[in-house]
Amino acid sequence: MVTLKDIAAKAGVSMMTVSRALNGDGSRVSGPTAARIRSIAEEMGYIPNSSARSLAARSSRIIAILMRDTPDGNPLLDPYTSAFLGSVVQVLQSCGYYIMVHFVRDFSDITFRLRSWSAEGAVFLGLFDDEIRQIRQDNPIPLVFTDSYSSLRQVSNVGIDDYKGGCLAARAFLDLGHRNLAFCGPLSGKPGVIAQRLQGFADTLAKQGAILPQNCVCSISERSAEEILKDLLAPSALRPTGLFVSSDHIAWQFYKAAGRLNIRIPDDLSIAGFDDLPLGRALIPGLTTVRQDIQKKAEKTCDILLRHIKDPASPSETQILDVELAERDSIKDLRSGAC
Amino acid sequence: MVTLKDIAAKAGVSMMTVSRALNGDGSRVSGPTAARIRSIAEEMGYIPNSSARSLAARSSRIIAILMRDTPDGNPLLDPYTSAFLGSVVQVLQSCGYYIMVHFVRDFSDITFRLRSWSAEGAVFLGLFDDEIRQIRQDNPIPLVFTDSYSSLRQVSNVGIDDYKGGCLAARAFLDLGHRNLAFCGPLSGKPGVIAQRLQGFADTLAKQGAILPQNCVCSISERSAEEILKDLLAPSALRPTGLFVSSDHIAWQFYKAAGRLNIRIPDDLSIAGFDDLPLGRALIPGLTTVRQDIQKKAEKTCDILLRHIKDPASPSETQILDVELAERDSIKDLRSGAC
DNA sequence: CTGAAAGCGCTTACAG
DNA sequence: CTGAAAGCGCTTACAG
Repeated sequence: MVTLKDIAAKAGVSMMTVSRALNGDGSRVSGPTAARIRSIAEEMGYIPNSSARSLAARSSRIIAILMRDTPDGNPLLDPYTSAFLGSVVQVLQSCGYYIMVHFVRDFSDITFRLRSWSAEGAVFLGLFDDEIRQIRQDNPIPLVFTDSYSSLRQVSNVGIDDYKGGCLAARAFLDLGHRNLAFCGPLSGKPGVIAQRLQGFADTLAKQGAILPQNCVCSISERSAEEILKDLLAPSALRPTGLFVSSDHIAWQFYKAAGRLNIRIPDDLSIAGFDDLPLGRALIPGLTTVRQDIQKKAEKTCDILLRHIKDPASPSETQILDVELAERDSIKDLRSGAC
Repeated sequence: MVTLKDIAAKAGVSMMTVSRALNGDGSRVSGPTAARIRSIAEEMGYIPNSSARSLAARSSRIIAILMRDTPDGNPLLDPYTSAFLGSVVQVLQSCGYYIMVHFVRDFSDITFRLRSWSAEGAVFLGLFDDEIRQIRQDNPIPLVFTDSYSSLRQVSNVGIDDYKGGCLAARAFLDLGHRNLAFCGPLSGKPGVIAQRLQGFADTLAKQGAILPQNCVCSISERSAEEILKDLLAPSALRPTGLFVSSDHIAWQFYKAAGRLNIRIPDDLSIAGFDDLPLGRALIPGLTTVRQDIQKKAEKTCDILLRHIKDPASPSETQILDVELAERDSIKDLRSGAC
């Protein structure tokens, strides 16, 4: 293995001169010397030892990406997460950082992994709201959370307007004449993206006098899509005509369940989703859904992180991106006169 | 930051004793001392410095995952890749390794990234066949390639039986009475998974006297699915009734193109895919496809890598996993008498 | 512009 | 079972 020392010996200079020449600190080495050293380094196939540099300089150039470890081995990288991850990795890498990916269980796991490698920054994918205070407190490095609804200030966060997304979904149903509706998502009782989407949906419906009965707000964590569909469509005066689902991924499960139960979409039940993944576009009928720009979210996340690394004193920043409705064919037009 | 030195001072022992106690080298420290040291370390919130350990011990516990950087910003993590990646990361992490993810351009990029962090092993996702010899030669650490068709020996590789997959697709069409067929995939002219799938398909068709004309073997890299469909379905004596596509992801593009062109699947054209992704199951009609077990592939990949890390002398290993047909509804039954 | 010294936090290898 | 010394490959901080 070629080291600075080897190059120094061959060039007849000290290690320090080699270090300076190679690290582009142009102003502190004479031009010709630097050029000579660089050519020797290249010729010898020198590759700097990042561990040594990290140890000596206290700068690892490592950025950690943290995801919740799902103990049940559930979809570790759903389409939404992987699209976001891919973009983030590419941007950060193009800025000269190395990316470590961690599945983490709890707060102490996070601290251990960040500190052990002296990560210079971290991006949190998904829900860490419960522990966000302690994470922030124990890790004095730039951190960017995504989709967080923590009330904590001094935390950088990139998210979308989930509440508005819920409103858009409600309006999509209302505009086509729906009055009795249902909602389904992984309800946890905690504040977060799902709760916001539901809230926006419910508020908009209420304002228009449409109905979202308590028993039509379903948690997919407890029951299967099939069970929920059966309950929802049981004969009743309040039988919903439309169902808003908190993600395209889950909407897909309802499509499949509907197929098995011989329920036609949108004739027997209209559906709207959230995310606008390719998956949703592939469904038939095309899934009407709330679109978020994952690519842009990834770029914003990197922007904020990199700015904080460059200038640790810069204030924490929250960016909430807009959402819009992607209208397709999964909501039936119930207006009289329409067809 | 708490270091071994701090703990040593507090415990009244040398750094070495602390190091041994903490690294579980149980046999070399007296039980009570070790216990006392461990409790002090815990209480002080000690977190080992991985860079320092890596430098001193020449063991980084880092495993690199390498993917091709697509300069055009194409799908960086398609559904297939991300499913595989997620599984690999989880397994390796549960074995105590840290995962670095790299998008790489060429061979020298690979060597640089592996050596700079003293990676103990690497997994290559996708096509690196061209440079596999030089990669292997320059990096004397355990490497596992996936889906490689390099002729090089001494290389560990985990793949699937792509040729058989092509045969299965052909038989699926033949069994339902199809005689004129077409193929589409990202043809590159190089050997690899796509070429094998095509070969198995073509060979099986030829054996049965079915037809796969040269102009019905299409490369999706050059033309859009829509253009290809138009050409394929132009009136002709040899107009194909079935199309085998090299991945579910691309099959989806044909579904969309067919929708725009008012071509009904499978009535106007039957389609078969490859991978068996959730996406394909969501399509209507359900996509008949060749199934590969991505989870198992990921596990095998980790098995081989970890074995080589434990025992560098163990021989390189190639694992070819089986594939099977997932029959759904995208191939029309053309047999006389059937309906 | 260049260099000698000290040190980053840990482990290996050798003594006892 | 325990420890003092040397060193991993690099950079910081101080001299010249």
